[in-house]
Amino acid sequence: MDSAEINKKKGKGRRKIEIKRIEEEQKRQVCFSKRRQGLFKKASELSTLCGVEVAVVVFSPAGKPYFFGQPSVDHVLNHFLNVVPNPSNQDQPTGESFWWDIDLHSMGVDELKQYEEILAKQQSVVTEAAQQCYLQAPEGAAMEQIEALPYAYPEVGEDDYFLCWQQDYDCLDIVPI
Amino acid sequence: MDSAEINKKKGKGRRKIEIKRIEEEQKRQVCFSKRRQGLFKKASELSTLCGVEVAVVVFSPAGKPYFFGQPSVDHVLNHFLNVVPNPSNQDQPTGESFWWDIDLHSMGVDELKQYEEILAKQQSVVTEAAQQCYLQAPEGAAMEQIEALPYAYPEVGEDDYFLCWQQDYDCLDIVPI
DNA sequence: AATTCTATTCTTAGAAC
DNA sequence: CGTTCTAAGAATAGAAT
Repeated sequence: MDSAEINKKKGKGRRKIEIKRIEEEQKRQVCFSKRRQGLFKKASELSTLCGVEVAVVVFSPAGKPYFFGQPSVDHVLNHFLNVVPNPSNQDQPTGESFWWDIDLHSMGVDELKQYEEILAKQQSVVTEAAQQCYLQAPEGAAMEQIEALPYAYPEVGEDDYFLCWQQDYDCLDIVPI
Repeated sequence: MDSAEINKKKGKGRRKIEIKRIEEEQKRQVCFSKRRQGLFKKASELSTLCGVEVAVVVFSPAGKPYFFGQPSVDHVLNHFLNVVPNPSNQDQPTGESFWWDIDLHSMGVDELKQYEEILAKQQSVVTEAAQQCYLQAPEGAAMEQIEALPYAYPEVGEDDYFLCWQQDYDCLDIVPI
């Protein structure tokens, strides 16, 4: 009996699995570990091959965040500037005054830690806004497909779009213009 | 000659490729389209199989955003609250006053569109912070591996961590506590 | 820009450490 | 938690639509 046969008897080799929640904790953990790596690798390859920016955030079952991102790192602080709308300018009719004028150098550990929480929450915002898009973007075209495919319509594929508060649904949405 | 042989002559079938930027535009576009779908599918499967939150953001070469996210959508607006530090409370010594008290209902299209840009920029923030972590987390352990593997150490794998301004490097970093 | 077809390459389930 | 081994299963390059 050669090694291939032995391995076969031992049960090695990939088995087809259904894409649904893995209930056994140990098994789920191993799967998470492997597939998270696979996802990051795919993201990295996409970024390198096509020269595009990619960000992936995964929260483990324990809430532990795993990140992957690829634009080259230049000056992160610049990205903190002119990002958040300034409420003290609300009197002014223009909606163009955005800012994020925070001095990271002067912040203590506690404040910096809160910034870390901000990032995590911002991720949730984007994640859920995207999910909202995923649910509402199809324009009623193929709701059956949405139910059939867990990842159907995950994209914002319109030429232009904007964030919009959908009063009918009491939720935020990304809709094409 | 059977169809398999014909296909072989035609050049069908996957070829091994080097993971580096694809220069031919047409080819790169096709690769982007296919691999983006693959990435979203992998993200979806990871989320379903392991019951975890996953967010993926890809900016196409033209700057068009493609999103995928999977926590179930509840109330996105809640995630906008208590997220950003309030500068008008800077006098107060506590660093705990965070807010994001913006009334989306009262905003016009232009302002909402700016919000859309905020989300995109926030993505860059997380992306680059994560990248910073990727570059600095290894604690000098295996810099060779980082150079060898394009996706080495993409994770924030410590038990706890915080955002920190690294004066020596003049950049933001995520470091374990 | 997205899809189809298919041979080939790549990923990963299961078992064990 | 992470990794290793290996074969079965899945993803995809290239060409064409």
